[in-house]
Amino acid sequence: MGTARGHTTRGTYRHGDLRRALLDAGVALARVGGPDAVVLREATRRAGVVPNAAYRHFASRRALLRAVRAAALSALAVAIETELAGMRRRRSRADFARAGLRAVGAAYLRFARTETGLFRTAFAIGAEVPEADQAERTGNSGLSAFQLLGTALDRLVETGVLPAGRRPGAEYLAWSAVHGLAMLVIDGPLCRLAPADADAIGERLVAMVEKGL
Amino acid sequence: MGTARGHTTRGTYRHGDLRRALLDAGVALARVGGPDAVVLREATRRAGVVPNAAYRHFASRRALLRAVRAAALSALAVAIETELAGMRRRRSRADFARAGLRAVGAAYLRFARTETGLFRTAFAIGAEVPEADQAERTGNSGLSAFQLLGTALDRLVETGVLPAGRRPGAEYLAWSAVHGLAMLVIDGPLCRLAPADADAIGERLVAMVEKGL
DNA sequence: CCCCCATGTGTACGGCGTCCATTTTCCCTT
DNA sequence: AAGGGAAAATGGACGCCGTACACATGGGGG
Repeated sequence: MGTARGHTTRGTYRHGDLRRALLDAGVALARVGGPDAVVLREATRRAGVVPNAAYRHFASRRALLRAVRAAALSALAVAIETELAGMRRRRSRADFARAGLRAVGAAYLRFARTETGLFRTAFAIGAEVPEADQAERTGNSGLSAFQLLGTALDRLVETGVLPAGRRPGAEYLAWSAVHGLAMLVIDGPLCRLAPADADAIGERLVAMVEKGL
Repeated sequence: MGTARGHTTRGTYRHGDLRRALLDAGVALARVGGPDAVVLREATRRAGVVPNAAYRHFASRRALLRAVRAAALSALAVAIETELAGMRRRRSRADFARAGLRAVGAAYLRFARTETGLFRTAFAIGAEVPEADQAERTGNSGLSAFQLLGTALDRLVETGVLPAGRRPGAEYLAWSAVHGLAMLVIDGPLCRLAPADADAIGERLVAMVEKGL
């Protein structure tokens, strides 16, 4: 009946890794219902523990939410990395770089559509957002989604597709564009758009970024 | 001692226009704390009424939130209209049209930064968003913010700044770009950006939209 | 004039986040 | 090996929230 790490009996007290269990439960909740669904009591219930036990590992509900948010951000980065890794070879390095940018955009959009709860949790946290006290361990993936986009743009510069020099700032433009589209597709004026149409807009958006730098 | 409409004594029963009072209270709450701060009980408290009274006018807390959201959306539209109305004359009609697009973008960004609570409430409602059952009366402003952007783009086409024909879709691109930037400035990776820097990015973004259509 | 029904009140329930005191169990020290 | 201290979890309580149901009220149409 070993549920978690080690030789303990798991009955009461000494859970094994409650922090992880709570985080996992929180992520599961966020997947289904977005940030508002990350309810401390429910997370503890799923971890098979009394509500207050959570306070040994998270200072508050918001602290748990922050951890879940970090996990969601990491999941997005993984999705992008996976898409990037699955890319087919191209004729030229320039084409490959172009495809890289498209891959990032496509993965971003797909994540927003298929993992809406996590996407909503990753962004749009709460009102008073200055919670990023000290770099909140990402832990899982090495690169953040934002960094991934940056390197995709770097490759476009390296291969001469994009003129150099304007990089600091270009990633903000690209990110804004794709993020905005994702938000609008999820619950904005475009929320009734068919996935195919959204992709079409995404395609034009990428083209716009390539041209307009 | 007449608090509201008419000759009633206002003591108990017959409030005057409770629905409006609740909505105003809700908007006030949203301004300060975003969507999560729109708390039914607090709204009724501010309206000087018992919690359940709200249920005569809103089916649930979420219904109240939807109404507040509509008001926030309308406030955004008003902000854009005001900016548009305050524009100085230009040499050519084409310049005027260009300035119009910039005005829309600038007003959007400024609204997001100065009325963050309302902005957050306007978008990013909740998880299961299909609440737009039947066109939810906007009531206040005639045009929506989205329509305003559309007409700004139309003027660019009319004056020949933008090639015609690609209009259906172009507003999505423009909207995505500015909306994404707003989100990122508010609580994304760019949330530590100085307002001036954000404006600079906005400027480049508009230029990008003009070029890339 | 009187009755009706829209509007607001009262009471109540369960769920939530969080505080405080208490118990249990691991493991480190003597 | 015995024991003690701290970490981890429990137990109970409080106030706030959304919401359901029954009840009171009083203004306006018959």
